[in-house]
Amino acid sequence: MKKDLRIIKTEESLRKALLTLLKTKTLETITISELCRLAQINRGTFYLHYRDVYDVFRHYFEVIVEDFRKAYEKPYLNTNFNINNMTPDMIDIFNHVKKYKAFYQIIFDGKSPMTYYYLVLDTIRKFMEESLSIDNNAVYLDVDFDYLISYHANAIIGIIIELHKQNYTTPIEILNEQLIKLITNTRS
Amino acid sequence: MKKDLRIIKTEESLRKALLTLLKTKTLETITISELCRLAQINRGTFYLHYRDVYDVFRHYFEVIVEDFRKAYEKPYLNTNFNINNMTPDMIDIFNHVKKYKAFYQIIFDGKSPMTYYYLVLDTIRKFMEESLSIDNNAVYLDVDFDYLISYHANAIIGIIIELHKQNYTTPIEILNEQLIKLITNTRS
DNA sequence: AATTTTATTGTACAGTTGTTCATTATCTTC
DNA sequence: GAAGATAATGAACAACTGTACAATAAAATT
Repeated sequence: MKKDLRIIKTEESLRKALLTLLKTKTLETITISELCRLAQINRGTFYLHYRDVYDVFRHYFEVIVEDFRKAYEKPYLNTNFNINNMTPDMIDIFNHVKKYKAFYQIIFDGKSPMTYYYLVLDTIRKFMEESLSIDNNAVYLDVDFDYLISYHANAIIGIIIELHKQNYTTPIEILNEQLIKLITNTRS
Repeated sequence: MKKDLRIIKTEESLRKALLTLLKTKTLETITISELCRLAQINRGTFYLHYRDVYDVFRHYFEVIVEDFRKAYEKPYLNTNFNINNMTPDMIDIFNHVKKYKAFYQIIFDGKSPMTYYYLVLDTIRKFMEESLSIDNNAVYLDVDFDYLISYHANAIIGIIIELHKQNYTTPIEILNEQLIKLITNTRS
């Protein structure tokens, strides 16, 4: 059972139109009506695929999060999940974030919904789970697993939020260094 | 120069009406129109005070964040800003969060805008800044101050996010313990 | 208490939203 | 390639949105 070509065409048109509109205006000011006009899609059809404009963006961002996942994965693979052995050159996430700067500016905008944030958080969390289960010389000190992970995973995003606050100006090499120092200082 | 009584009355009516509506429906489904109907405020007047329904909620939440600030402040005052000497009984934030559970469920909802999150984050950040400037036996290991703070401040919210995920069921005593273990493990 | 300043109201308007339904177009499968 | 399935369209609807402006009401100031 293949996916209907019409569906693919419709959704692609909408996403493409969104990207076009984002060049001249902010996400929250884009209406469903103008998106459909540009995409040449009937407005009634829109609701068969997406809930609102944020939902279209989400579909887009999911692809980017997959790229984030790959970037985040790299040091885990390079160290065979002994993340303590990580070196600055293995880190790829800040490269990724800077590459998709235009998107992350939207993700971290005060008006954007939290959903995008959780997409990133869940991605990091997933890797930490694996890492902590595999990494044998980790010491847990009687801390609940879920809280431990959420604590450290969200800390990582703290760095990205700060990068956002600094308007993405901090050099990647500095960020890589900082990350290493921050997380190695974290485990005993 | 005092504040006009009419303004106070209008804004209070709107906030009160919002609280009433929140008992039966979610924030995102509440329209400006029905809010004004209930508050008996002309819809045109609404726009003189708030941008949208989320903005009214924000005004409300600002009061709650002030309470959060006080709760967060407590261990800092009790330890005279030597936060390493903190004990579980000094911690008040999880008490606070559970008390205002109904609000935090909205704050951390995927559909809610990031603004509320940043209100909390900025509050924590402010205290960490003070704490790190005052606390003399802290070792910084050549980490950029802003990144250090954002990292640790956001980590704290990670715990609250996990509490949210657990549907606010984790006992306060456990949370207090976890927090101590997590942050003492963090500084060298 | 009278005057001035400022906020609220009522009305109107064009545009958006979310939904429904019959009709048409297009894809999949046999 | 024909038949059946499914998606897209167009039109219509009531409700909501954001804004404007003149008229009115209610504050603050003197």
